[in-house]
Amino acid sequence: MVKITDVARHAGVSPSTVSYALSGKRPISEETRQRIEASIRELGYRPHAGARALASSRSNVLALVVPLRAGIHVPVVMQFAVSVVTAARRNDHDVLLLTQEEGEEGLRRVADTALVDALIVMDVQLHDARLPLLRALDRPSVLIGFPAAADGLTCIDLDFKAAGELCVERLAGLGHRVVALVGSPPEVYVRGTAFAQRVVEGFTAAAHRNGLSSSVHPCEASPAAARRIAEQLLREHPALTGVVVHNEPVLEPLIDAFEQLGLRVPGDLSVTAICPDEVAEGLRVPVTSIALPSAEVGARAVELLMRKLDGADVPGATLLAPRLTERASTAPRNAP
Amino acid sequence: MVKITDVARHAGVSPSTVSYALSGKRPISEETRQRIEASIRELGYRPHAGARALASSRSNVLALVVPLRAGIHVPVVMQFAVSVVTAARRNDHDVLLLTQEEGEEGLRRVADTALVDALIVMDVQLHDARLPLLRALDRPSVLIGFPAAADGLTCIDLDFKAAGELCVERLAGLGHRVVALVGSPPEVYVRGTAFAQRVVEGFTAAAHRNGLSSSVHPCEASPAAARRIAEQLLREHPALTGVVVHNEPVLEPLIDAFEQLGLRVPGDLSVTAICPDEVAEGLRVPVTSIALPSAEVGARAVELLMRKLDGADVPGATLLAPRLTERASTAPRNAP
DNA sequence: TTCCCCCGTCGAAGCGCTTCGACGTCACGC
DNA sequence: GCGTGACGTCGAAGCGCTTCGACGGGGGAA
Repeated sequence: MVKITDVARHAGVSPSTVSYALSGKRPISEETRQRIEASIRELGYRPHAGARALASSRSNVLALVVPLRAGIHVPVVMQFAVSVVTAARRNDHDVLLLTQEEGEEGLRRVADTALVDALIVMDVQLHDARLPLLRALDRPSVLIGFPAAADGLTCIDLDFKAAGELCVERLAGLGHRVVALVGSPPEVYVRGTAFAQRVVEGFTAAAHRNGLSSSVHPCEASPAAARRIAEQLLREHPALTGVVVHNEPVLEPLIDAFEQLGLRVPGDLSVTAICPDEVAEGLRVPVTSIALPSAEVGARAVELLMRKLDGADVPGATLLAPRLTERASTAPRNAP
Repeated sequence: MVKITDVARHAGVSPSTVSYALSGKRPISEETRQRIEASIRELGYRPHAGARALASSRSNVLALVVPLRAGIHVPVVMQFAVSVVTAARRNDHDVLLLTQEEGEEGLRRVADTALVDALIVMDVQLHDARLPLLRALDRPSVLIGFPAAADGLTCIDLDFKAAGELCVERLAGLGHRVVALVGSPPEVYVRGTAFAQRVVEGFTAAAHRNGLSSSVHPCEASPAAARRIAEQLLREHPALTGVVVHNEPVLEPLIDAFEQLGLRVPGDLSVTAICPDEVAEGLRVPVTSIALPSAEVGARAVELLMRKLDGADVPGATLLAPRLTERASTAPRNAP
């Protein structure tokens, strides 16, 4: 193994000079730097990660905690992980993969052993058991998602309120006057993550702002429940022409139910959804939708962490603007 | 930060004794060990990963290189990654996530900086550019998949030949006498990974062994191609009642085509496939299939690596036995 | 011209751990 | 009864890097 002293000898300088040339933490003359760089290339020198970590108390590794829960859309997680790795590499860091399964103990382990400099935690719950630990840890972290109490934490997520608004704005723009939100299962509003409520807020606010008649309907994640909601909507809101769906598993059965009840999508009914692109695209009628921008979330999360590692202050909350992808499920309202 | 000297002082022993108590590399009296363990708990001691890596030249981290190519089934990759992490943790190791994108440079970097002790490389191609590097690296690796020349490497994968056989055996057991293999696109047999050929070998061997009439049909990954193949099969092999499909994207259109041509699955035609469970389950007619056992591959890959790290010899090739999951697409042949 | 300071470099002191050789003690065999 | 190991523990020497203080030399300000 070639080490820094070998490079130093070869370049005719001291080891510390090589170190400074590499890190840029002290000025080194152009000429000397050139010579050192040449030696490094010639000898094929690579600094030993462990030694570097020990001396500098920086491992240049980030931990990424990925969820395993059922109901998590796997391709989204993967896409996110890849974007984190890519962004980390751009910042000269590597990524250590942890599973939710390891729990708090895993977080504490990698932090306390100084294996990682910072942590990214996905799939944060409203009352996540890891929050106190994350606050107490001596290394920075970024959470994907917003817990109930986010004080002292740095969180990032899609701006679900804006997403709810955007869905409505789109429908309003197409001339729809009566809209409904088919939301997550009731229990999600009670104990899930906060995003469900935020969608409702945005939906309702935008509907009012646009003078639309609107209603909100939590919905179990079953085809039968979808069917029931569809019937109820037609019964109670016969003038309904726009639906926003924030409930992935229900999306397909719901559209099926509407069509069986004689409503064509998008002919009679326009549908927008908040769901992963894969889901929206995989349906018989591809659905106009807003996806969690996983690549952007990953990149931004890493950037936040880098700033924190640099000792900079970062905003506690980062909300990413929703982007709506137009597909086949939306159309202008039929002239009455 | 509490360090080993703190523990030593607290327990009234020397640092080296603490180290030996932890590693078990030298005998320590029961009583002393108890005392040390109590001190560790009381002080909340965690060995510093960097220091440990430097002193022992073992980082206890494995690299996992995941593919990004289009056409890779993401949930399978994820499942695999999770099983690697789980198995690694069981062996007191962590997992560093690398993307294919980083290429050879990435492998070299994590190996040469001693960031990782060993590597797992997914999605190995027949003539993978990384093979020479992997051979030259001073740390052990395990490849998922078999390249053309696997000498000097350790590889693991589903036994695709046995999988081809198993599909045929199953059909033969149900009384089918005329079978066909709808395989991968032609180019895969030329430059892809070796598994496509092995399926053909197994398919053919088992068909002969069972005295079946059989034929093999490479197939482009398009619905049109599927349709063409279906028509061709009916024309050329009117007595056909069993089909093995080794071509994920074609599976659904092929079954559709058969049904449009008047053949019910499984009434008139039994279908078995080699594809991920998610794909097999997601079809209108859930398909009896053999999946790549990703969880098992992950666990076994880690075990192989552990043995290599221990200096033990391991087999160059590990073939995992296929397991066929019975679903709705297979039935006994109709009495003629 | 003199003083000061900054630039570029060096030497040495760790960072926290593992590991090797050494040493005292005790039990056992002859 | 003494030699001989094995056992249990210690001390010290690194592992390869970063970083701090120091120092010589040169340029600008006074």
